[in-house]
Amino acid sequence: MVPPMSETATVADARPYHHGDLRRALIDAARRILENEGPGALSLRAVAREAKVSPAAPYHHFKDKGELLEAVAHEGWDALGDAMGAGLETAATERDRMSAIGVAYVEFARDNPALYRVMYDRSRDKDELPEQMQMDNDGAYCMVRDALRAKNPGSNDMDVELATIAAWCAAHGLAEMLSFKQFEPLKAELGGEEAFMRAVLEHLGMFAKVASPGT
Amino acid sequence: MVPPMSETATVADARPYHHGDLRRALIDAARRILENEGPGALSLRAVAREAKVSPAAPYHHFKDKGELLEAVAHEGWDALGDAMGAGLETAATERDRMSAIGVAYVEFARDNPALYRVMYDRSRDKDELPEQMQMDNDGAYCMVRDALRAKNPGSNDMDVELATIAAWCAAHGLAEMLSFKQFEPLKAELGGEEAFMRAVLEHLGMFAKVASPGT
DNA sequence: CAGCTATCTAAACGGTGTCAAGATGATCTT
DNA sequence: AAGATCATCTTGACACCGTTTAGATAGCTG
Repeated sequence: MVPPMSETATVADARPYHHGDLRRALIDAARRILENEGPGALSLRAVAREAKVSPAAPYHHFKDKGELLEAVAHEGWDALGDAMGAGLETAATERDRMSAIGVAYVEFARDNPALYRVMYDRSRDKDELPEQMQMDNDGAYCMVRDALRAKNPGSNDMDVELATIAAWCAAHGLAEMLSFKQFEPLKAELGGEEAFMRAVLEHLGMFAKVASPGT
Repeated sequence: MVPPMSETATVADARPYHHGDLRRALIDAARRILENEGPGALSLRAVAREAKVSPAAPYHHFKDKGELLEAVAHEGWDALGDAMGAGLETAATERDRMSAIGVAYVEFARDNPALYRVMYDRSRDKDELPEQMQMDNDGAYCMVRDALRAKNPGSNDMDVELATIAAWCAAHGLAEMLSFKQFEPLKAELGGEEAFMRAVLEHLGMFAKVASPGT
């Protein structure tokens, strides 16, 4: 990807110092370790090793290990938002939007389990969702809310907000449990993981109307 | 609790060896650390310290740190099952059962956040729910399934199974996000955390009928 | 060129999980 | 009762971890 980096460094890149862009390289190294060896192998020293620098080098770009994980998680949320957006595009009708987003969400978690775990571990440590998911900051959260509003015109704002949160909780819960062994017979019976996923999401009310019948 | 343990040890307890029952003491020490200092402080050495024993002592009772956490998690699942059972008892009618169980579940997670985290971390590492939650082994899972079946007589088995899983995912998702800062304004508007919790659970379809309208 | 500052390395500190070897004490056999 | 046995616990070590300090290095500014 990057040329061997040597000689007189005539390349016009932003290559301010010795390494080039170590911050970028460290984040990439972390994601590589995450994919190949899982979250348990993600030590700061291992990241430094992967990036071929000393164990102390990262401290010039991140306050501590947490800040590096924060950066990794941040890119993860970006990617998740992109995946949800791409899913949204596949929806044929307005009514399919919620389903499409939900499937995209859970599939992202299934395909990037280690990254997804880092993302939520960080969130739980800080007790808050990242900026991309905040209510006022038009990101993925608003994508879901808009899809719900489009599907249920005339519902009051509070109900839409609650339904959005509920959908998020539901998708997260399913995302964390989808790979549990207990469900394998059920998956087989339904004809595959995708079918199982859609069936559970359906029961979760993600595709239902906003107005709750109970109250 | 236990007398200073000394003298001639005339007590008739099962006190097979030097310490008494170190396995028990280690699990208790771990839970104490978990409550007082959070999951980040739960090192095997800290547990040994808390139990006033050398760092290597636990290895005579647990294969490794994971096995100790496993034991802690196991007791956590027992406690969660008890809490759900207790919640179930408070339900006035059959139709209230799902609501009562769901509230009990989320409240348990809120009141024992560190323990709940250890429980699910272990589960995700092994990619399976513990025995208490398995489909054939009449535990908490069956409690939920029975409540759903009672509420929706005549629904087919597959639908009940899927609805049970969906409810579980929903409760777990909410349990992990309940304390996120983003929701505080909403909680205030609804008049407290409990109200917020019930409102989200309601939108999650936990109280809805099993039969899905979509298909 | 000199000086400065950002960047990186080397070395060290206390903490961790884990293991091997030895001490200790309860139990069992004779 | 004496000795042998075995589970239990301690000591000490190893490699790894996150983090800090001090010093080397290289690019930029004057």
